[in-house]
Amino acid sequence: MTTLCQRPYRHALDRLRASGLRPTRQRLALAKLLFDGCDRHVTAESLHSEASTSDIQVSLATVYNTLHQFTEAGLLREIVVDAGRSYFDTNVSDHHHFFHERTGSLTDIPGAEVVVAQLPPAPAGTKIRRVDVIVRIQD
Amino acid sequence: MTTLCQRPYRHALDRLRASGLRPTRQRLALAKLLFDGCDRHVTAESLHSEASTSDIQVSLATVYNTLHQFTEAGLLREIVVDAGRSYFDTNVSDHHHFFHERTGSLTDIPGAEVVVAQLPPAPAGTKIRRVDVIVRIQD
DNA sequence: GTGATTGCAAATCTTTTGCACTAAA
DNA sequence: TTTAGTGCAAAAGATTTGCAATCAC
Repeated sequence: MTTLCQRPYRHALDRLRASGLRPTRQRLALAKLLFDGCDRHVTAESLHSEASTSDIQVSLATVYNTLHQFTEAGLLREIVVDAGRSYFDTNVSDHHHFFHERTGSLTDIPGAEVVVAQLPPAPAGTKIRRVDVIVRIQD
Repeated sequence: MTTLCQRPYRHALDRLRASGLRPTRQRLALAKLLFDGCDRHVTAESLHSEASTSDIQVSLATVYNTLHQFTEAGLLREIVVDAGRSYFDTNVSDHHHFFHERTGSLTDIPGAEVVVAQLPPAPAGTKIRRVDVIVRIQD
């Protein structure tokens, strides 16, 4: 199978196994939707309705649980751009985001295209876990 | 009256008047809590309980409404760091934030201490409204 | 089998809204 | 007065949780 996207292809089953997640029917189906194609941004709601459209039976609660399990396993990255709605990104490499405020859509900015040139040291006793840059755009 | 903080002092009443907001008892009381002192970060819940402690009677709904009205008027800035909870910052000048993930606390980073050296152009037909840099820290 | 996972529905939490009441101008 | 603003309680979303049923191993 080929993909049009520049992303290391890996069978959903292998991804789950490698992450120590039991490959249940629901997890496999969601993993296929998420990873068999281009990088994408989903919300629990959007993934759930996509699953429904594809005749995959998964409850919304399981979609939430699965998204968090995938995130913990490093298969997804959670992006916080909107208080009151969680986005998940299948692209877990170092990069930032455009957030279109009217439509609520996210677009990746390749890591190399944003350079945070200076950063103050983390407060005493803490360390930097991640730096998120959100470029908020509008029409 | 003096303040220990380097911030242009302005009476709460004047701020409201200048913003075209009718200075009601509730708005005045909340404005005093927010602006008579150092810059701060609040959530609706935290401001509401602070008001209660100070024997200020305001409903939570009014706190929400007021925070949004202040934000629209440019007196506050909303910071999105946590899906499911809105933070508001009394510092509306150009700056970024440390977000301590365990405690949920926000700290300002002066604008000059973070330099986003490169930015790709906004997608066609859009313009950049703001660039938010969130430095997520942990113990 | 047996322990992990799921579905469902209920609970929780944050935020918004409708509307009668109150207060600022 | 007159109209904006408030409080309350209910509604609305998003997310989580408890628990019996189900499934992977």
